[in-house]
Formats: sequence, structure tokens, C-alpha cells
Amino acid sequence: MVAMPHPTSHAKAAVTRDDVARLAGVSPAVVSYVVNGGPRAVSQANEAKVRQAIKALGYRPNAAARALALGSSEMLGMIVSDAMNPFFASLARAVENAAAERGYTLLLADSQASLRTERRLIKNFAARRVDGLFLCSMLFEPDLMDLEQADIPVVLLNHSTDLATAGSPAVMKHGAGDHGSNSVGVAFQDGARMAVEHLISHGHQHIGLVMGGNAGGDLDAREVGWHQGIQNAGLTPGPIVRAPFTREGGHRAGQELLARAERPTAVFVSSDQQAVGLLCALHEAGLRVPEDLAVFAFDGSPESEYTWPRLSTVAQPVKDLAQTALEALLAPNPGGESQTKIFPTELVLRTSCGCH
Amino acid sequence: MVAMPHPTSHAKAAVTRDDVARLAGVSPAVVSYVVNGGPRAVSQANEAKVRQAIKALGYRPNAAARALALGSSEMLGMIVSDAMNPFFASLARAVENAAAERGYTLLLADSQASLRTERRLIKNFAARRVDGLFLCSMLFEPDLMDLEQADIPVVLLNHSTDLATAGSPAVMKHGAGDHGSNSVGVAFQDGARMAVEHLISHGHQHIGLVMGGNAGGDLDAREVGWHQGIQNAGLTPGPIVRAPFTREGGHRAGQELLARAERPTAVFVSSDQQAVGLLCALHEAGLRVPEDLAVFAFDGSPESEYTWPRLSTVAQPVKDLAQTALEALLAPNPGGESQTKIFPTELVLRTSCGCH
DNA sequence: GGAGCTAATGCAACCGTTTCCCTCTAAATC
DNA sequence: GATTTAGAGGGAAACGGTTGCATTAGCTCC
Repeated sequence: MVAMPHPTSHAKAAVTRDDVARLAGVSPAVVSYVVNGGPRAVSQANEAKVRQAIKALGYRPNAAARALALGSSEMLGMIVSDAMNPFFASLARAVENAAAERGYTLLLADSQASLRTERRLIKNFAARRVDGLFLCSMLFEPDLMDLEQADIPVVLLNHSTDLATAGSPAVMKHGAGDHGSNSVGVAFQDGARMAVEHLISHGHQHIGLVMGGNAGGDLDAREVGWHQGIQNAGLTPGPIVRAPFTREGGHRAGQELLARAERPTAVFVSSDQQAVGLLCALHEAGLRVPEDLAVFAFDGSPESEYTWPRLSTVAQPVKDLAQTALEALLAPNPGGESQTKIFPTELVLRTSCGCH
Repeated sequence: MVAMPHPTSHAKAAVTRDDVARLAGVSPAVVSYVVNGGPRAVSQANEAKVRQAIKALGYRPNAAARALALGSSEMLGMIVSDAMNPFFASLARAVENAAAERGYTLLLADSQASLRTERRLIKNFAARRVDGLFLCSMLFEPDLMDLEQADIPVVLLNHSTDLATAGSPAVMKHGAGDHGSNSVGVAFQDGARMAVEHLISHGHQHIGLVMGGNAGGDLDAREVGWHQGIQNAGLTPGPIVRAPFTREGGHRAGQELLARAERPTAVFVSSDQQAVGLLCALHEAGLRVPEDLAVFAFDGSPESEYTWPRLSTVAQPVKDLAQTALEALLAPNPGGESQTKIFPTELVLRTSCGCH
């Protein structure tokens, strides 16, 4: 009787570079040169033999070994506070595409609005030696110790430390006083102000605000912009309702707004997602949008497009954001000083504000 | 003048296990034992010294080296066809949470409904030696060659190869004739049938269908269920409109539906996302939901909750799906034969169907 | 007091690549 | 024809962990 391999032992050892070398009749180094278009040239004859062996064996280089030797994982991390939010999802997609173009794999993680989770994820990414990290934190001063120690560059995405900046892509240089990481964002304040000005151009005099709360307790630039737009027009601010950055938050904000003694004729809402919830609450109360209450949202996420009515919103240039953030991450600034890049927003006029 | 380190040379080499060992005055092996609660015991005195050294140096084990030595990356991959779809986003979150509980990091990738991208991602995951892969492919027979060669287990998620199966979590054993990977899904057909039966219980006799198209060209089980529900009641099927699984697709489907000569009094829609677009089109045409046209959707994603009117939908048990898929991936079936686990769905009754 | 045991630890091989450095061959130059 | 030179390829040292095996010290038990 012939010795048979154990039936369940289908654990074929992975094909390694040495196997390829053996089959091709060359040294392991040559295989590496071929695979990477390596630092040294290889004769055409050998290159062909190697490629053939690779295909025959189904060889696939081990990324872990490569990362170890190279000191680079060719992975980038990204942490968002809510991956289920269509805006973050679209931002993540843009970043992933940009990264893929440069040969990087994006590790997307969702902190689920929890600081503990965020910290755990940062540690995890640091251990995995990602080559860089995009952070859409809720905190303005996230805990970057682990990253710094591991010497991993970070760019803060969608952070609005912006002070009134007008015009096109602004660049601000910071000193060493800052937390020392680059950040890329949009002009929250400008965008909000423009939205309010647009509502005013529709004749609204009494404009409320539905504002999400950030964990830091800092004043959100969108709120400042809203206020500014109203004051510039010599009007008095309408009611402010604070609620989480969720559909449910927006819904509750809507109910609360309607319970107030005096109802505004228009509201600016700090995110599309909240606006969706708000619209729902408005309809439930039998109100017409925009006739009884006009709505202007913020983000320009895909979900703003097919609500009822369709949401007018302040769109963030997601692709530019992603592209710029990637560049900032891959080419860390020379002087060691951190930069903040701020993009302008664009008004997307649909029906919820009264247009059309 | 004292020699100074070059100002830009802040490239502090990463702290390694050997550094820790040196500082703690023990051998590198002991450090490993402490970090992993390793295979061997360590004296309390030394453990304390090591932990202190780790903290002092900010040591963080290199995951690549660990993966290389261990032969396991402790990463799981997941590919979805559209990460911006709130349903997939919620599924991914559930999977990520389940994986994190077991110490795995989830690599989420978005094939963006492109087969070429899907193939590229699979190759990438195979190279990274993920310990397993969740696949929400659009194809019924995705190209798993790369995975098989790399001996990476796969589970197909949200695939509905289901033949009419009733009742609670069903398990079907397949022979070797199948593609040989496990799959976990929900009873699409049952769910759709239940939705139709519910619409019929509201008195509807003329029920249409808005159906997404899958790439495979196979008949979607939801369509079968819709048909079955109608036939069981002795009714004749309403119009069928086919459109992509997107909001825009749903919107166009709505316009097309209204352009038909005879309008149904209710529709079953194959996904929440399409239903959102459909609602928008209906409102634009001045129709009332559910009075003029009742709508029943499918998925139970978070976005169904705050539409106007709120969507009645067939909810998929996302958490169970994720949990089960993870277990199937981590504990590959013994006999080598693949299993298919199917979960029942649940009707979430809101207002779009006529309830409340 | 020596054999035998256990607990704690150190040594070194291995995981699969990348790449430096050296050797070897063959062609080009004088 | 000898010497230089470039082009190709091989050997082997990292990279930073894990872990089997050997070693040591400190016991107990006869």
C-alpha cells in the first residue's frame, strides 16, 4: 500500500520566492529584481523564465515580509467618526481612490464616535506601521502620542480650525505651537455664511440654526458663519437648536424647533444627515418645505440629492480634499512646521431653499 | 563646536524588542513572552521590569514582523460593491465589530461595482495574506482563483442562492460541486413574499415591482418572492421596472413607472436606496404615499427610517449575518464541503405601506 | 549529598523579502 | 593581446518578531 497524504492536509505551503527561483533556475535575488523592476537589471531571457515560473506556480509576494524588509507597509489608515454617514463614506471613497492610484491600500476604520475606540484604532494602526493616517476626529486635539512616537505622519481631514478666510484654496502656515500635524478642510464659516445670505436673498428675515455638537466644546465655524451672515444683513438671529450629527438628531431638532413659540421661516442645518431627519419631522407636522420653512443643509453628500424636497446644500469638494490630503501625507512639509489647507465650498441650489 | 545631529534627521529608528530587552536587562525572548502572555511563564520581577521598559520606550511590536513569524496577519478582508450604500455600511460595521471582538482588524474595500476593481482588490488581499475574506460580490460566481491558491477562506455574504426556505436559520449542505466557499445570506424570496402579502392585506390588488439588476443575469430571489406572493393570492402581477441599485436608479424607475399606461396601487422595491429615489420621483409627480401608491422596500438600512414617509421595509438581521459569517470564516467547515446559512427576515412596518 | 525535578531564561533558527557587495563573463578599448 | 568596463547574477546580511530547544538555578526527596 502506498503512503497517502492525510486527506485533510490540504495545507499547501505558500509559494515563496525561492520556489520560483528554483523553478526558473536563477537566484532568489533575480526573482526580486523582476518582480519589483528591482534596483538591478535582468537579462531578457531570465526575466522571461522568471515570469513564466511565477505564473506556473501562482507566486504572490508576501506583503508582510516585504513590509518588514522595506520598513513600509504601503498602507494608509483612515479613521472616521461614522462610516455610515454618506458624507464620510464618499470622502473615504475619494481618499481610497487617490491612494490606490499611488499604490497604497487604505485601511478604513470607524471610531463610531467613541474616543476609546478612536484611541484603540490609532494604536492598532501604529502597530501595523501604516505609512500615514487620515484622521476625521471629533476632537480638535486628538491624542496623537502613539503616532508621534512611531513617527507616523498624520493629516487632519475636514477639520475647520478656519478663521474667516475668503477666496480660493488658502494656505496657512503654523508655527511649532500647534499640535504639529497638517490639516485639510473646507471653509465652514464661509460656506455657512453664503447659505444664510442665499436664504436672505429669498426674502427670509428670521433664520434658525440646527447645529451639531462637537466633543471639544469649541464653537463650530458653521455657527459663526451663520451668525455672521445674519448680522451682516442687520437681522436678528433666529432660534438655535443643538442636536447630534445624525438623522435622529435632526429629527428631534425639528420637533424641538416646531415646539418653540416663534417659528423661523428658514433654517440652516449643519449637515445633510441632520437635514434628512429634520425634513421628516417637518412633514410629520404637516409643514411644507420650503413654503412654510426653507432648509439649507451642509455637506453635499449623495443623500442630499433625493430627499423630498431635494436639499439645497453647501457642498464640500470631496475629491480635492482627498487629493490634497494624500499629497500632504505623502510629502511631509520640509520645515517641520504644519500647514493648514482650506478649500472653498460651493452652493448646490435645489428646492428646499426655495429655488426652482 | 560640538557636532550636532542634522536638523532634519528626526528619523528616530523605531523601538524594537531588543531595545526593550536591553533596558530591562533580560533576553529578547522574555520580552516576547510578556507581550504575548507567551508560551512560557515569566517571573513577576522580570515581567514588571519588561512592562516598565515597554512603557518608558513606548515600544509597540511590529505587526509585519509578527505576521511574518506567525504566518497570520490577524487581518480579515471585506469587499462590498458599494460602501456608500448605507446598508452595506451597516453590514460592514457589524462585521468590523464582530471581528474586533476576536482580535482581528477588518480591511474594508469598495469594488465600486466594478469587476476589474474587485479582481484587483482580491489580488491585493491575497498578497497581504489576510486570514479570510468576506465577499459581497455582485457576481454569483466570483473569481476566487487567487484566494484558493493562497488558501484563504472566503465567505460569501448577502448572497441569495436561496431556494424557497421557510422558518428559522436554515443550513444547507452543498457537495463539492459548488464553488466551495461558505455563504451566509437572508431569505430574499421569503422576505419579498411577506412584503407582498402585507401589501395585499392592505387591500392592494395591483402590485408592481422595482427590481435592481444583478450582473450575473440570474433571476433575483426577491423577484421570485414577489411573484409568488401575488400568485398565491390569485392576483395578476403588476408592472416590472428594472433599474440599478442606486437612489438614481430608483428615481428613474419611479418616473418610468408613472409613465406606464396603468399605474399599480403599490410597489415592492428591491432596496431601500432605490426606494428613496422612488419616493422622490413620486413626490415630484405630486403623488401621495401611501394613498396614491404604497411602497414596500427591502434591506432595513438606517436610511429607511427618516424618509418621507417613513419606509416600510424588509429588514435583514445584519448583526446575526455578521456574527455568523465571522464564525464561518474562522472555523472552516471540517468536511471541506461548503455550507450555506440563511437567515429569516423581519417586516418593519412604518407608514409607506399604509400602516399607522 | 547527589539524582531528579521544575521554573525561568537565553540562544538561535526561522518566517519571506530587499538589497548591498562581490564575482564572473564578455565585450570594448588601446 | 592585455586591460578596462559594463552588465548579470549569486551569496548573504538585514528587517523584527516567535518559539523550540538547551541551559541554568534552586528545589525536594531519598
